[in-house]
Amino acid sequence: MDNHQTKPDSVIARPDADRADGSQRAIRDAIRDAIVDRRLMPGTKLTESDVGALFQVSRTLVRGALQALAHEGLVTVERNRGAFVANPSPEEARQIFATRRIIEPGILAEAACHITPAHIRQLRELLLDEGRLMNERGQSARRAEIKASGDFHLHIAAMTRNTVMQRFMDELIARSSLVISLYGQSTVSSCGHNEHSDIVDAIEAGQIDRAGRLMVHHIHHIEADLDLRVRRANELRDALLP
Amino acid sequence: MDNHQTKPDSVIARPDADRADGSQRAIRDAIRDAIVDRRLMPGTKLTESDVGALFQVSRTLVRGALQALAHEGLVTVERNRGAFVANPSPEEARQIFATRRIIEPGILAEAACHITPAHIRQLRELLLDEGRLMNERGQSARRAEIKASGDFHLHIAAMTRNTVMQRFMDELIARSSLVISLYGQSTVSSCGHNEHSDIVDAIEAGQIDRAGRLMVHHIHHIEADLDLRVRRANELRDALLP
DNA sequence: AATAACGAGATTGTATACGATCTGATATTT
DNA sequence: AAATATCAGATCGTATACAATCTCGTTATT
Repeated sequence: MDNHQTKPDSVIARPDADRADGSQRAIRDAIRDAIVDRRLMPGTKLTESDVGALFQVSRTLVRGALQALAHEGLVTVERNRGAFVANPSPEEARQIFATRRIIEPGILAEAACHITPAHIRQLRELLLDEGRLMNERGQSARRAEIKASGDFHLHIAAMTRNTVMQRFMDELIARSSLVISLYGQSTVSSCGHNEHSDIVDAIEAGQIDRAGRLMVHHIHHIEADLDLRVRRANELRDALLP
Repeated sequence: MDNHQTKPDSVIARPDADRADGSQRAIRDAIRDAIVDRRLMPGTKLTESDVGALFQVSRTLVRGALQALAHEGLVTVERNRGAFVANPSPEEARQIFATRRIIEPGILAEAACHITPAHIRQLRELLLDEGRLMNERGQSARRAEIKASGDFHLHIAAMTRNTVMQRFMDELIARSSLVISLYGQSTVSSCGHNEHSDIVDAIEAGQIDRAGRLMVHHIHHIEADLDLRVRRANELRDALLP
């Protein structure tokens, strides 16, 4: 059995994550993880009563969680119709990767200022995990691979020690995962790993500009591996109704 | 009388802004505007009942609006204590501007691809308004000036036609306005206008790299004009209590 | 007099209630 | 038979209710 369940917490513990409460946050994180992990297909209706029954809470908390996820772009809410797992359009997918190409090289440069050998070691360990997952087969390994791939980018963002930037990246990586699981062609997916490795090499060698260029190319390759020409079937409703 | 009230809508009408409803959105926008306009001082308690009474709605909608604002970083919510107008620390202020220095040159480059003479004209008009406000005196003119200065950056972001990026910039500009009103020294503030003009000149001349460098310097200057050494008095509570 | 304990009022957290809107199926009409 | 009208069930939007927690002034204690 291939049970690679990644922990529901973020790569770097968020400053407000240690706070008490947790009921609404728990629901939000659970749904987010389910979306990013493809356990909830895009377009799936998220009925408040159902989710509430599942978590044994009232609709009040569920609504809060869904609104928060809508703010992150992982959920779409339509007035008087309810909340659905987001179904990003090809155009939206392009914008997400365009945004990443704009900010990730800058993040790299900023991270380079604060980087230590321990950080490099940390990244290398991540790459090892990624490599292991790549050689495995199965749905679960695929999910874990997508998540691990995103974690690489999040770890670099965390090195900037800039929590504002980190929040943006959290959102971008989560939405990227959603897009990849929507438009990704199951055939190719392993090209990313070597590129990650090359980026770490460049960072370690102090060649920040080169690392930035590699990063831009890498993000380009991720996008190129998608099939953004066709829309998925469950967008039919959106496509036909104005 | 110097009544420069800018419209509560954003620079570019958001795609979801035309949707119906509006009650919760209206509250959120009203509070956001009040915060950015300095009509609500940082640290001010936002009691749900009071806000609800003000808008003649129940606490339910107010809570939703406050949670959304918390997500944007303009409001801080403490469990069992309530919501307060955010009181960004100097460190947070630095992170906000660091983030802007990372992404705004990229935005400029991206915007340059889609730019038209009409856009340039639009920016020049904005600069004229800015100049008018700069020469006026009074609290209201100051507010309008801060807002107009932010609008310049938002307009450039809007030219990218990238709504993901636009949302990030919306948040960054709003938080910047809050920071400026908190830590800004009332003496200097007029230097920004000429820099805006220089940036437009560089864009028009097709010198995108130069425009990007000017933008980075400009953001640096904005940050340099702040006094981030001391914390404001109304942070006393936060400073003393753990 | 300083400090600790207490309690009333205020405020938040969550659940529930109820009217409004949507959805899908059945009945009705042409 | 096709298209429209109608209606019940489900779901959402908002208000209200009640318990848990906090705030802060008052009182009791050392």
